[in-house]
Amino acid sequence: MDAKTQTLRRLQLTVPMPIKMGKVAMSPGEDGLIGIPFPEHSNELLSHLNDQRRTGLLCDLTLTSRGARYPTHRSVMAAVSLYFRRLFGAEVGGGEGAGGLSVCQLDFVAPDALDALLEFAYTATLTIPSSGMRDVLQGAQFLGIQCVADACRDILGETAEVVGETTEEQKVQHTATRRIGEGQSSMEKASRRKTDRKKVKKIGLHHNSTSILNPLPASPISHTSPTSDSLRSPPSTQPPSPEQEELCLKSGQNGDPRSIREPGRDPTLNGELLHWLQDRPRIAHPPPHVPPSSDKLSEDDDMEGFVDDGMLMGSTSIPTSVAEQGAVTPTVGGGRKRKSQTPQQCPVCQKIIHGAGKLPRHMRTHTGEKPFQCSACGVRFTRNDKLKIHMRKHTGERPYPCPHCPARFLHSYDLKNHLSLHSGARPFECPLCHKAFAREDHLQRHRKGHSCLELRTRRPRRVSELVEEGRGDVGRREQSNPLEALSSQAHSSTYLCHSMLDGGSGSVAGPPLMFEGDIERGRSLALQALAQLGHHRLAPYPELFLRGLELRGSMEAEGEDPGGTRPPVALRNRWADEVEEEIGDEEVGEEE
DNA sequence: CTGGGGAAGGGGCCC
DNA sequence: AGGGCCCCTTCCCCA
Repeated sequence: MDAKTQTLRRLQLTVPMPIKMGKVAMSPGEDGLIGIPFPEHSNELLSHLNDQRRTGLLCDLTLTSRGARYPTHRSVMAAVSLYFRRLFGAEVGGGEGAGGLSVCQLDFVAPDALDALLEFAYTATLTIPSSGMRDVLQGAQFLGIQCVADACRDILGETAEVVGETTEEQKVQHTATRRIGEGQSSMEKASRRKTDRKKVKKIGLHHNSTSILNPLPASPISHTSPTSDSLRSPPSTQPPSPEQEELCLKSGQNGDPRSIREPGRDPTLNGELLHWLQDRPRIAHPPPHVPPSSDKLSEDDDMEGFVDDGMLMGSTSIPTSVAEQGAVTPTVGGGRKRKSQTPQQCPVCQKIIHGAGKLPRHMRTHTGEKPFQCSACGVRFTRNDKLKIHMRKHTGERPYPCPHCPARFLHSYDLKNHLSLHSGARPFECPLCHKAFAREDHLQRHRKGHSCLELRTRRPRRVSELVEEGRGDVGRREQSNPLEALSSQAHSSTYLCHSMLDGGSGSVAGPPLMFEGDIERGRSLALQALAQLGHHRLAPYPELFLRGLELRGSMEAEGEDPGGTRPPVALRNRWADEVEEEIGDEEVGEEE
């Protein structure tokens, strides 16, 4: 099993599905492996590790500084410190020589500074008196804890000259060499090995040629780097200020030698997402069936088709961003040259994210990071624009006044909703009970519920009627997407499911949907359409959803779409049209 | 159940 | 390319 697969396995939870994983045509994130993020995991993990550190449990490394002793964990130190990463990484590469190491003397780091750095390592919070800032900066530089060093520099008003890895690595390398020369501990003796030193040298060269040139975009994703997010504070601790976090954001990836780390030997605790992202270009293979017009994959329908086209989570075909597929040929091997492309595919949920720089923002929805904190009430947000809007609550700013009344609103869309009250417009009508709503989401809520089942006194109307009568946004949307029209009919899912899927003939209250003789025909078409619907589209309609799942599986088992190469949108639209026609024909007959 | 407010997340535009 | 800003949709919560 390669590192990529291992990473995937760590990232994803294999959920038993009615349709087995063997169905290679299953789309990632839908029928195969499902990535279920546990945003609190990192916090809990870190909290437990900190508890272990405090109680000395499982501590396999003791750091000493001028007489003070700090029990700690090698894995944590390797995760947070470039110095230890190099030290241990070299040993790992050369065997299990580090097993017996237990004490590392760090007299060149002031005890208070070392204590603060350890606290940072285990809580993601750096607590230091301003007087000790320089010691911490020095210690962070020595130990290769880049984001701390940057933060200290920023506070001290120093510019981080070429904070690149060159500077830090040279320092770290120099430090390690110096320590080795001093022969102060068995650990350093272990790292004195020729191969280790070679490795350190190689690391530096490699970095100079790659990572510096292609840093990851500064984003909260970088929080998952060993020196920042993976070590975020547990909920009980004081979170770092937004300023600190922003500093870490901009520097979190610095000093990280991931580019040369051996697969499967990643010493970080839980920076899997980032590593996975970074590793992708190295291990990415072209997906089996990448539609040439992949730049149009923004639409959900297209996305469905895309994922249907052989993108299999957990297989060797790692989901690659669409742009990468089309425009970027990742340099295999040492090249981690990967700049953010647009659109990009989320490695967790496989969603295509449009817009430059939007993927990090999206990733925060998985990591649960909320780097932007309100200075007034402490509430944290994933996005600064949300924080900005939130601040209006404190400032009292309500920039969207209603022209018809004194009401003012925080959001433009609130005003929009409000205006519909004045106009009395209720453009969103339930196709079943004809109840009209001013807001689309209210109509959706109404449709998802069963609030109007009892009011069902007449047949569901044909799509064309819905389109004409709705004539609001809904109408346009449904017209633009026949599937939506079909889906809207799913509000009367009892009708569809009972009448079509089960071949029922109006057993439900109300007039029959079809004539008996045509039930099978309509049923067949409806089944086909359902089977092609994206599962999320059917999610609001559990009955349809389950049926669609079942049908999809059976159809694929029957080889109707063995390669997943069908044109999903066109075909589905056609089927939806056919279903609509069928229903329309039935109604004509009924009316006659 | 409905109306309304607000939060969350995505996309477009622009710098 | 990254990020800020804005708009939009969807969802949740509460009265």
